[in-house]
Amino acid sequence: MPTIDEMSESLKLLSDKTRLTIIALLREREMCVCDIVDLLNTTQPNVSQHLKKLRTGGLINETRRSQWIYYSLNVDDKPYLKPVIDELPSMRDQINALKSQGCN
Amino acid sequence: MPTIDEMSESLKLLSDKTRLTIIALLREREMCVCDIVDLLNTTQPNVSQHLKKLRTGGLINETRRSQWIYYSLNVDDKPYLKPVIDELPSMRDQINALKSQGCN
DNA sequence: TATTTATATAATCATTTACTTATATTTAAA
DNA sequence: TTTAAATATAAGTAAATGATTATATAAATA
Repeated sequence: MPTIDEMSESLKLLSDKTRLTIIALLREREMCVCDIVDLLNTTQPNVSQHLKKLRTGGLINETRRSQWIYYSLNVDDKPYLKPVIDELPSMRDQINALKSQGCN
Repeated sequence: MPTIDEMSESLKLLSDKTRLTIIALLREREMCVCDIVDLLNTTQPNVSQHLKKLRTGGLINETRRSQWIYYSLNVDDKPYLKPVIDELPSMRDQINALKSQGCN
């Protein structure tokens, strides 16, 4: 049972539009930073900083594969967030439009 | 189906500790401002301003009964928030400790 | 009708936050 | 072993945010 502080911290992470969009993207599949940068309308450092917050807050996992760092959702320990994430609009179309399906 | 913007706005309202505590209180029962002020460790204007945000954001209802204004949860149109609210720690003990059960 | 009680609003301030630009780091490849 | 690509970090800035203090409004009561 999470405390109010823990819950508000998770909710704050989800309350930013950019981060919430990243979560919506990662719901479809894991992604490297450059995928996310391509899909979002912002800069690479901005994405990196948001990913760091999500990672520190425990909402996503990070794993390096050669030069790419892949991020994936990690919310199984916060079941109360599942319906929120499930309700996010689908990003499938945007993801499918990703040139060459994966960074370079 | 809410947009990312709508969802992030609702989540931002829930992401503040004071507001999240107010939501936890209102989950037990409707309350007037002075009840909430008594239960929270902050000032009346601060509570009023948070209530205004929650009201404007559509998460609570307001109804005046003579000199008191009662606030109550209004989240039935956002079912994805229900598990979040259900997960909030119980405030029953604090509410029961409220001197004389209702303001004055 | 003057006073008290409940609540809202306004103004101000300090902190936090998201973003940008510039630079560093790490890995792969030429 | 230099270069390029992917990502992170740092520094700076503007805007948003939460809290406080002071004041206004509205309803009830003396």
